[in-house]
Amino acid sequence: MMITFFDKHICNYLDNESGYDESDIKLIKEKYKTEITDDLSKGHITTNVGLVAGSILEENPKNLAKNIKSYLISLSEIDNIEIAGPGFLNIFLDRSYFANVIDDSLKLGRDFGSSQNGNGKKIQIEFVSANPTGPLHVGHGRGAAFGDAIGKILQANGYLVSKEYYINDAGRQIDILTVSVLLRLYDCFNDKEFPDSGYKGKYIIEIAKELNSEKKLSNEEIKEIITNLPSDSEEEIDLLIREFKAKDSILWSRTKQESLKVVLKSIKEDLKDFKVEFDEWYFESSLGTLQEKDSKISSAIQELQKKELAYKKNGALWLKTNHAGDDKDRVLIREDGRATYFASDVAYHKHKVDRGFDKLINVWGSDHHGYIKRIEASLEGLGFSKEKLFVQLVQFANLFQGGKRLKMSTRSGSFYTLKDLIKEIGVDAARFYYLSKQADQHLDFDIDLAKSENKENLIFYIQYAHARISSIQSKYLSKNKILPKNHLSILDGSYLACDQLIHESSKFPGVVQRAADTLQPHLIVFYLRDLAQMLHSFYNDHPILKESKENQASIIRSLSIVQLVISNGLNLLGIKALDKM
RNA sequence: GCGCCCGUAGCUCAGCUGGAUAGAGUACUUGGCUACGAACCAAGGGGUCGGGAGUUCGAAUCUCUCCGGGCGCGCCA
Repeated sequence: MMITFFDKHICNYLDNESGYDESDIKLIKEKYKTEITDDLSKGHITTNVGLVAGSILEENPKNLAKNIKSYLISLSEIDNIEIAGPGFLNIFLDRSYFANVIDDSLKLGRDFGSSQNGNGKKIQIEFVSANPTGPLHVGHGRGAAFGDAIGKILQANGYLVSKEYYINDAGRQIDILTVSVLLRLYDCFNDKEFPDSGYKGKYIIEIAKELNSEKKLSNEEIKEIITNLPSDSEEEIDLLIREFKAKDSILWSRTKQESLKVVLKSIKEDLKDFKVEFDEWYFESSLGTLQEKDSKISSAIQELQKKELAYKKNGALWLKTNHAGDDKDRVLIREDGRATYFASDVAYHKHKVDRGFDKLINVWGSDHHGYIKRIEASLEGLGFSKEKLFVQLVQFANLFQGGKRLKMSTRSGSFYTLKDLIKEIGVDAARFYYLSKQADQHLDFDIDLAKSENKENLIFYIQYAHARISSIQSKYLSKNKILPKNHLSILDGSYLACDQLIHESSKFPGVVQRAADTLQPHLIVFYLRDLAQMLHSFYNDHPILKESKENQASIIRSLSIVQLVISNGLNLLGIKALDKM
């Protein structure tokens, strides 16, 4: 790639020709940037090395730029260098090197945009990890699309990625699920009598039907249980759990198992339909219990105790997290001896590190941001660097339809499911819009927009660009046997109209790189929009098939790069490019 | 009260590891099909980048402060 080529020469100049202090050179090298220009009027490649050096050495940047220019100008790769603005060096490539982009990218094909910068480092991405207590809703969809996309992007950058779903199958949520299903199994009261603390969604009724269990309790016994419940919903649900467990423990555990199985199956199906695949499904229950001496959860806690980071207070076991910037210490084991969710999570994260990942990425709903510090504290407490963990927060998505915001309530069971969304607008549009904004910002998801067929709908606009290229290729093929193998009129500079398209396409690997470094798939979205815009504009202005044979070949080859970039770019977002629409 | 995120054109948003005139879409006013997909393209007006201060040759971008909005602060998960 030309940028690294020039960086090498610039560093060469700094080291051997400039006569600057070694420490200054080091600073300059750290700070300066070489980039592809946003516009051909600024040449092909630009660097601010003169400006950076000027500020560090307190000298006139333009003079420094001139020196560097005279060093570089003799390179055969360079046609011209302009010193512009306050001291930028704008490099105009020799035509044949500029045209190289075409051969290079087309040769790489599907690999164009990929790199080995990740160097095979092992990264684990944990995402979705929704409680297996009901179907995935549109909020989970955003995390799913995001986690999957950064997985693909990191993979394309040479990382070894493992995608994992953590299943909270051990906590109280599952008990609540079980109670809810059991109540529906004993279908002897109406909806209004259904306890507030249970899950009311229709899917609970479905599970109860599928269970087909023998009922051991009489309707009277059930009625007795649900009358005179405490008014506090927490106490209510706890009481229900105790009652059901006590009255029929076999039915309880069977129902629990079956409910989990059914819910998990539907979650897996939804994700599969959404084209999100996981390498690992990690059960919280596999961490074991506190009663087992050498379970993962026990040994994690023992280690923290040994290091005197966990201490007893008021009958509970607390973890010191203050040192890591958390505002207070956190409970690991409750007064009544049960472990908290946090304790499981500590053990889980310890096990993640133990599995040898170089980097852990957690994709969490932004409502969990208060949780980050304590997990970091626990990792440090266990002797790991907190830098190993990166938590990417994902904000909620608000759905809009007909200009109105769709209200969602998980409690009452009336929510827009991911399945519904996919049915409504399709997988590709859904993934695209989830990814069209930075993850940690609120997203207004307009269902009508995602279905519309005009340029306001970006996914449509981008796909249209791809389809147009496919279409012109087949027109070309109807008169020619194969797609062109060369682009002579671009090479000799007699046809320049495609330059901007080629130039823009050449930015793609850099965009992918930045998307990986910053974990921001939306950079790809906006880049593709700009590229598509350029394509449409070109297409509109140039009657391609009326051009000379040489020009046609050059154009078709240039468009093929654009097509390749759109296809590869969408692919990184988990979307398939269309040849027809 | 403390913590995190956000505030850019009327509206929806890019741009934020500091860089060359702040960009799209939409809306509004216009123009372009006897051309390969007009599902498109082009032109025009529209901005104290929430306010203020600081760092810098240079700030939408970094720091501080204030204002406004969202979220989180459990021996819940």
